Amino acid sequence: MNGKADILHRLRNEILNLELKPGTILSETVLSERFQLSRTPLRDILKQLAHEGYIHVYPKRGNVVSYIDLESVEQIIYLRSTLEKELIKNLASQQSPLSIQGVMKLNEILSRQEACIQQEDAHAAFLQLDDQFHKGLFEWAGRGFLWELIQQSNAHYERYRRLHMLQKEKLKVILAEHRSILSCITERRIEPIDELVIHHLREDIHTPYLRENFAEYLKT
Amino acid sequence: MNGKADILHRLRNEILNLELKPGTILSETVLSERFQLSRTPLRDILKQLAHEGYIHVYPKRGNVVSYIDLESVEQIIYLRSTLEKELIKNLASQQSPLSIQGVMKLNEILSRQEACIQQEDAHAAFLQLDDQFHKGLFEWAGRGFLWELIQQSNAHYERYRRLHMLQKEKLKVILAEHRSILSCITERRIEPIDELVIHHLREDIHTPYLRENFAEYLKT
DNA sequence: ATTTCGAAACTTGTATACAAGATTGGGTTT
DNA sequence: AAACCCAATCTTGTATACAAGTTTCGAAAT
Repeated sequence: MNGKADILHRLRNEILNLELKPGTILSETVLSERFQLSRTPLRDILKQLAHEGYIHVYPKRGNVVSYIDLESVEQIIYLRSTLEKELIKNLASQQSPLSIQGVMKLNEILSRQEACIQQEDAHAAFLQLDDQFHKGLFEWAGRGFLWELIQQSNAHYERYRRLHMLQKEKLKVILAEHRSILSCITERRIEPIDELVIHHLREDIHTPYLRENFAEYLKT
Repeated sequence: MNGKADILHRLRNEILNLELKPGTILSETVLSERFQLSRTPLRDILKQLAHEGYIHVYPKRGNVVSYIDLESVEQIIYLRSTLEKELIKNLASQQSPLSIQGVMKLNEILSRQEACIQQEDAHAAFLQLDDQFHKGLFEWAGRGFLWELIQQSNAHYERYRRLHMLQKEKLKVILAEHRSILSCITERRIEPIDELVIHHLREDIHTPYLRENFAEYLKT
């Protein structure tokens, strides 16, 4: 099946992978030939991608894969760190006993991240598990709705993160911080949470790593 | 001019006003006759409204004005209260001196809210100024981006708020709280902010006012 | 009276022709 | 050689015909 949803996912992934690099022109007619679909439904798909920030539409001129906007990345990181430190504190200070399933589910994810670190070439899998961990926290706190809301504006942050995480030594740090966060919840320690979450999400936004190595993908 | 943007705004407003009540069917053909525009661009508009939560699309069956989803309202209120208490604390604890313009702009808004309370029939104006005040806080803290992001998911919260604020005695309380928030910032008092913001945004979500008086507009 | 069936009349979804703005490139003018 | 202009050819935007589900409603069968 070559349904609209599949094509949308496919284009989204190609942009996230950088198979479609920032600046690439996405012409409706070219895409309609590629996917054997007429322009009308393809326009719907492009509208959606534009709404999520994956492409930029120049009226009557064309559609271009958007350049990574570090300003947007910083705003999303602020949003996420603010929200996550709040909801993690909510979990840790919750009166009723914590659900065993919640803890086990997150521990399972962390084990699989551990396994990824051993393997070569498990970067993509590690990042996917990273998302699952954070999504799990949102859902555990009853805030899955807000996770989904943030995902709708993730085109810049997600590409930033993938490039940023190419620095391999970071993976171990991330995993360790995940363990710390989870232990804060289970052991009801509120006090370290703010610093922990801020360090986990905000630490590296200021490093010049991206500007030095991937300037051609960045919005000027 | 009957551009697409105008029609979008118009439909959005009619839904927010409850001129178009939850459950109303929005047929593409009917709308295309009303606005003298063909179905293709109208579909774009409906897609946008659907994305923002104003309408619900039943595939191959039709488009219906969405019922107010109190769950979505609660989630947005949690998001806003969490974010706003953080960014207001950021403003209040900022090292550099506060910009005079920022303070004056917000004070001007509060004066106009004061004026609205005197008049009859200035409900709509009061609510608009309420938005301007909160938007002003976001922008002052350098977070206008996040304000706009939240606005994209405001279909339920905005209708909730308009109905909720019909309780007239609330307006004075709101204005007083706005003044308190602003004074916390200018006088650098961090400590009361959390409670103040939570009270301001979350206080009334639990009251049964809407369920009793406007059950026919609510999602079941 | 009740159920069942099916055609007609709806709905949105897709393909395609045409409109109209934007760009490009070559030939003319200066 | 440089500037200009206009036509050809891109692009997206719009209108419309047609496809394909869904519902409705009445007639026929039980």
